[in-house]
Amino acid sequence: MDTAWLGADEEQAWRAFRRLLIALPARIARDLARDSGLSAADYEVLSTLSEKPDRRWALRELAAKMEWSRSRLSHHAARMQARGLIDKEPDPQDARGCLLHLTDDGFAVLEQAAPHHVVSVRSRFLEHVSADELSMLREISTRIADLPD
Amino acid sequence: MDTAWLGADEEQAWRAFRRLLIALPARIARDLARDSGLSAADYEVLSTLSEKPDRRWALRELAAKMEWSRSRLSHHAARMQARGLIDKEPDPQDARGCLLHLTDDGFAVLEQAAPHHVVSVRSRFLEHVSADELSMLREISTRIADLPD
DNA sequence: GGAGTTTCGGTGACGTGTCAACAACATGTA
DNA sequence: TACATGTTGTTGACACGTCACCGAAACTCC
Repeated sequence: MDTAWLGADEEQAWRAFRRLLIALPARIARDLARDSGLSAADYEVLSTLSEKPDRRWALRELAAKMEWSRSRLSHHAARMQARGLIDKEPDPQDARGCLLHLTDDGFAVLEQAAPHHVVSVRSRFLEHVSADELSMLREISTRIADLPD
Repeated sequence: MDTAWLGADEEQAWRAFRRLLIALPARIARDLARDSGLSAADYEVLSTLSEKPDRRWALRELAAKMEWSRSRLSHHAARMQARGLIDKEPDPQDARGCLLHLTDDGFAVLEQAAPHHVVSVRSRFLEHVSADELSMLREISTRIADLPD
């Protein structure tokens, strides 16, 4: 239907790109689940938490950093807490808030997962893109993602 | 190079590209829901069904064409049938199968949705990519998506 | 023809993400 | 101080996708 309104080149490029938008994240997520029992969302939470020296982050700040809704992170943090990957603590700066804290178990899982994940990203994506293509991809990605919502 | 880790260039490019992988489909899906009350999945089913002259497609064939699981399409088709967008008919060729049929209502919804969707894809994506970049994107996308699963 | 295998669509359970609503708390203003 | 307004995290309802599994039908090979 949209064929009538897009040129043939645009149509084919959009179809191919849309296929990549679906297939690439799915493949990497499948590798991650198989290798480490983590979802892509789990991995993002764990790796972002690990960036802070004390492995602690206020929920609202973590949500903003990952561009998640607070609701989504609240749901997901509850599930990750039940699995022992993270803890919840009251925020001493703000009685409404809470701090999410990467547990030792969570950190261990992340350390086990990371090298496999890197191999996955390499074999599924980076190995098949030249340095020039990669820098072009980065530029285009930033340009489009930075557009207003 | 130590393939267990990412270099700085790779890291930044992967971060930027991953941000696009999340943001672009989300924005286009939001436009579609706002303009036409359809999800991206709805639109894909409707537009693929409309490609056949009789607007009919066996469930397994439609699932294969869209690279969906049969289970996913079965669930989704049930919801779309409840909304009157599609019908289900027994397959005369195979008593196990069923045909999905785009209703007149479904076709009308698709015809209303299509132009808005094209505007969305243009304004969110195509307008911000040159012809050279687009053809490179298409080539890279095809190369990576065509890799074995 | 008949036994074993494969493929078909459907189902229930589960994890997930969105949305609207909420209570608790913080902040700004008079 | 007191009141209005905004923010924080949580919750419940719902839509969605995956997985394991099922019965029915088709296919294979003897």
